[in-house]
Amino acid sequence: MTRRVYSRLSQDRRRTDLLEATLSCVADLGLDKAGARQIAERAGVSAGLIRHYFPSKEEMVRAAYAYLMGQMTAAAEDSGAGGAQPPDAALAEFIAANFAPPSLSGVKVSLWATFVGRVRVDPAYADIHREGYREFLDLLEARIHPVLLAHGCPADPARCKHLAIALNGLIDGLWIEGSLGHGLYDARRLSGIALQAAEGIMRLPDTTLTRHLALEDERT
Amino acid sequence: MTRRVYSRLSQDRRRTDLLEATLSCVADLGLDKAGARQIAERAGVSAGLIRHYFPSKEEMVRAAYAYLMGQMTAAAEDSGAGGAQPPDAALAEFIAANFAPPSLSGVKVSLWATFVGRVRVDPAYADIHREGYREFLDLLEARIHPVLLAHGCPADPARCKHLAIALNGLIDGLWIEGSLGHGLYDARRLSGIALQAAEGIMRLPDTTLTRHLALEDERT
DNA sequence: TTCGCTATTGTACGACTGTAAAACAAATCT
DNA sequence: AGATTTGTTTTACAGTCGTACAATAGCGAA
Repeated sequence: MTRRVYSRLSQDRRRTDLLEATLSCVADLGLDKAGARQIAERAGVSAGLIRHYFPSKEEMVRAAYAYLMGQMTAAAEDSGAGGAQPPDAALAEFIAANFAPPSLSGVKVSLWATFVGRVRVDPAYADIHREGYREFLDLLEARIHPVLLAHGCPADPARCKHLAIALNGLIDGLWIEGSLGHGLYDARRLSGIALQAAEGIMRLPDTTLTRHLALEDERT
Repeated sequence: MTRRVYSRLSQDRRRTDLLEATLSCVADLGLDKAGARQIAERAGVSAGLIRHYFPSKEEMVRAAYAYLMGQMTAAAEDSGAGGAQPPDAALAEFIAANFAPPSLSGVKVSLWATFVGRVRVDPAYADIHREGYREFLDLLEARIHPVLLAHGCPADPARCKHLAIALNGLIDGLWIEGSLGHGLYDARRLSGIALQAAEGIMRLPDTTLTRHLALEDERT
């Protein structure tokens, strides 16, 4: 029998191919049906190769979770950090970015939820999750602080962290339901709800954040 | 070989035993490791019996998800609905209940997340999730409306639904992170954050909801 | 070109999976 | 007490799982 032809790729390329195939399988089939053979097929590779890059399939899945979270936090870092935007606009952009693709994505929530389901079971997942959560919180806090200052609100560290926790909760919750997309509302409406709620949580004057919503849309 | 002794239970009892064993297994081991034999053992039953109560193991897991969601929404219905509480107190109690046991539970989030991970894949899970979400939204809306009226705020249906969506997002997000319990904050602090944020979202005067926090604690 | 390295394939294996079906026994009825 | 029903156990089986390992072939070096 003739062997299939193949080409040798760089270690990094092969590795990320495997990780992305893993995520794709988990999202489409669920953790239980995402078998080594399935994943290998999607990566355009034979099953045996997995063990050449990862000590076990389970560790590959862990690595895939870390890879996913890395992507997501990297994307978050880029939101509202560019150029010399006024603080209001930066925060508004940061929040609204969660309710537009690629953040707003059924695949992403599915993966996120699937992995969060393992946090209690597997300490490795707990570490990855905690780290991602903390990073997002820090990013949020960094964008909240200047807004408070600009409006003459109390802006001590305790209050900033307090607000970051609340805003993160709001964003997470809306992001989940929005991405699962029951068709109940569109991205525009979600952004509006989130920004308006954020204004309230931070006790800012109305339209402080929402007035940046139109600009967001025009830019895309 | 001697057969194990057993006793015949009522259909309902056996069924819920199986469903609870399923949830227990999924929470502790994850969906992939929650095998038929494991589940049967936790239910104090042999594996073959599963097929006597469910057409397949997969459908039993689906039923377990429906069972879980039924429990959770039933618990939510009881929060802040008792007696002749003022509207403020009822809403505050409803919100705060999510940040105290039994709602605040690592097991519950694990299960919730695991199943949400299947919503995109399996329409049956999508139906169960959507229904649960809608019910929670309705409960929230029913407690929001009288509060708005009592404070002379605009309380048209559109605004009520709007606020319910935002508040639900806030609660969900905080509930998840709180239940996963990184040890970052305790239940008391979480309730405070949630209530204070809710006041802001609804544009209510400060302490409208938070003043009921102390009472909550004394009652338990 | 030829050699050497190793990334990659293919196969085989034992463990485990969900499930079908027969054998059994606990409770109910007569 | 004996017969009947059916909830329950047990065994068996085909399939899939993750993985170990030997054979192979692609690619860079000499």
